[in-house]
Amino acid sequence: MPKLDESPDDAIPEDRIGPKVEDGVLGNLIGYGLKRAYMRIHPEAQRVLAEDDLRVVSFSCLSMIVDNPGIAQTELAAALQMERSNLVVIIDALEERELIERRKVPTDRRRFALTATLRGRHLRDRAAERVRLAEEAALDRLDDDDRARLIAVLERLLGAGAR
Amino acid sequence: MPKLDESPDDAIPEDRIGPKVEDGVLGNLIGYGLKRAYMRIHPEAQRVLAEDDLRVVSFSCLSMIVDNPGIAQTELAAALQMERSNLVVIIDALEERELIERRKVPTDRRRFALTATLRGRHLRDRAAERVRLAEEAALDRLDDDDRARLIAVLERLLGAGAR
DNA sequence: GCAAGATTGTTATTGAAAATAACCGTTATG
DNA sequence: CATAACGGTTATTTTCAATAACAATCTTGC
Repeated sequence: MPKLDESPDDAIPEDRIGPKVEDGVLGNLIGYGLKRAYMRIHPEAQRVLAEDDLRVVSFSCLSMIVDNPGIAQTELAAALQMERSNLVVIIDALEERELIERRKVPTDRRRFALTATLRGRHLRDRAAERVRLAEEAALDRLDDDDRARLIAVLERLLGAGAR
Repeated sequence: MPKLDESPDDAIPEDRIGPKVEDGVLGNLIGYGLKRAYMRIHPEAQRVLAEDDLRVVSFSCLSMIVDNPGIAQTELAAALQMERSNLVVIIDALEERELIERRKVPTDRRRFALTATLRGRHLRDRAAERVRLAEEAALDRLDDDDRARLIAVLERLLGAGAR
């Protein structure tokens, strides 16, 4: 039988003072944690890349092209999981700044072979190092072991087959 | 002295056939891995939540309200790192569906105390379980150890002080 | 006690990014 | 050889985050 003086389930606790907000169920969801972790890093990466007039997405494109010389736009879009139509303006900007080139490929006159220029490769290297440092700072709560663990787990999750 | 028959640094390798795209430098950046991992989970979570006419953000709001009865909109916005102006329409929709309530708080007539209804709490519980299952499926490449490690690292990174 | 400033929820507006559709030239396929 | 599929492009739409301004209320410093 129900207790007397029972409080309804949706009662507001007395101690509801101050901003001690609990994650609760949400905190046990990995997707939530991943997003929060990413949100910690993203603004910092954005900040350091802006010094080179790069956004995260254009840096990603540049970096992919450096590491995959000759890649086609469709391949690049698939690798970065974006629409190839939205890729065009980004490639345009990178080419404008002479960080990459669109080369005609003789065997298939539809596609372009994307390659990075020397400037592009150097900029990528410098920017990547800065991003790495920014990440390190943003993740200063993790010791080296944790960071290594995180990288390893992410690699196992994502590596070997893009899906 | 330079070799004869030297190929320029930006040459396109012969084996550039098939979609074997390499992450390269990008793959060593944690932010990139976090985003990719999140991108693996997000669409699945979106899919299962859509069955209850919820989006990820509205589910997050509902869940937060369930776990923090009496929370104010500004607090909620801060906790979820979004603008309180953008929160309004989401709260409106949840209230419309009678999943939550805006209660007037007598001590401060500016703010509302957000509470979940019984329906809201039940829906949250069901939806959360479905999201959990969807995450498990999306992360099937990780064994239990890896999953535990990932959760633990994320918890250390994010827990104890929102910053 | 009161004026000035800060806070809460709200609306409207803006801006940027992602998704969709259609098109042209080219290549692959039956 | 006709038709379909593909790669790049453009234009358009949809979606989402960010900004500004406002009324009502509360807090503060004097």
